[in-house]
Amino acid sequence: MQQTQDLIFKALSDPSRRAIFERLCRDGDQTVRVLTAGSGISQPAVSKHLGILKRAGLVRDRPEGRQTHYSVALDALAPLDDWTVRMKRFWQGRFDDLDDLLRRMDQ
Amino acid sequence: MQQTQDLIFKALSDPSRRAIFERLCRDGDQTVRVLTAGSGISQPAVSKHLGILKRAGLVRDRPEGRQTHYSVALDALAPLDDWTVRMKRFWQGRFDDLDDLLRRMDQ
DNA sequence: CATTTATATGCACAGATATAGATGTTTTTC
DNA sequence: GAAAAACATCTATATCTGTGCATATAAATG
Repeated sequence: MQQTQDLIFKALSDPSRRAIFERLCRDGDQTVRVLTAGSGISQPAVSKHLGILKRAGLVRDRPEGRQTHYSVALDALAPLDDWTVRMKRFWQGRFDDLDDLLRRMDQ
Repeated sequence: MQQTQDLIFKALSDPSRRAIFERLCRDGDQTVRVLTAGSGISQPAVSKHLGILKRAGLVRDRPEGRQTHYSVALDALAPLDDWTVRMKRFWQGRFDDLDDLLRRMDQ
């Protein structure tokens, strides 16, 4: 489980990969060739980034003849949401501790 | 702005840093010495990780005499939430496009 | 069947980075 | 004021990683 989060955070920590992911979110299903076009990096680099995004469960590939289509996986960001929700729950739980609250006030 | 997101994703892409951040969420305000204790890594490493978390706006430091207290910054994860919300908005927007929906159905 | 096209993989290399160890700085303590 | 404690910074190193280039694979095209 935290293995998954590690893969997701690592995958999204690279600007090129976030750009690819954002583009797939905006424009939907795209081939590697099209993704390579406006990326400014080489096709092999794009393929490798897509492989990392896929291993993190963020995108899906759909081979179709000699070209491969990629798209955002269903509930791709669910583990990310789970993590942030858990952190915020921890954080809010701290407010039960008055000392900690007061400690935060005078920052 | 995407500079901020880059710093946040990079900061959280390291397991040691996520562990430190999670611990600050759970246990609240902590000194470097205490954070070093159960971390399994050296004190300089912890300080450096804290510096990276701080530069990403995720934690705050509060010097107090010869020791420094660290705590989770207010709205630390807000930029992360903003990003995921934006992505999901893009993604959901795709459902207006019937072709894309059908394309997703037969995965 | 040879050629072109689309994608993935192997190799090499430069740059980033996580860590340990040593050292510096500031503050407390004796 | 000397010693100890807490933390940050510097240096060195080993590892990871993003990229380009070359190449392999697989499919469409002629």
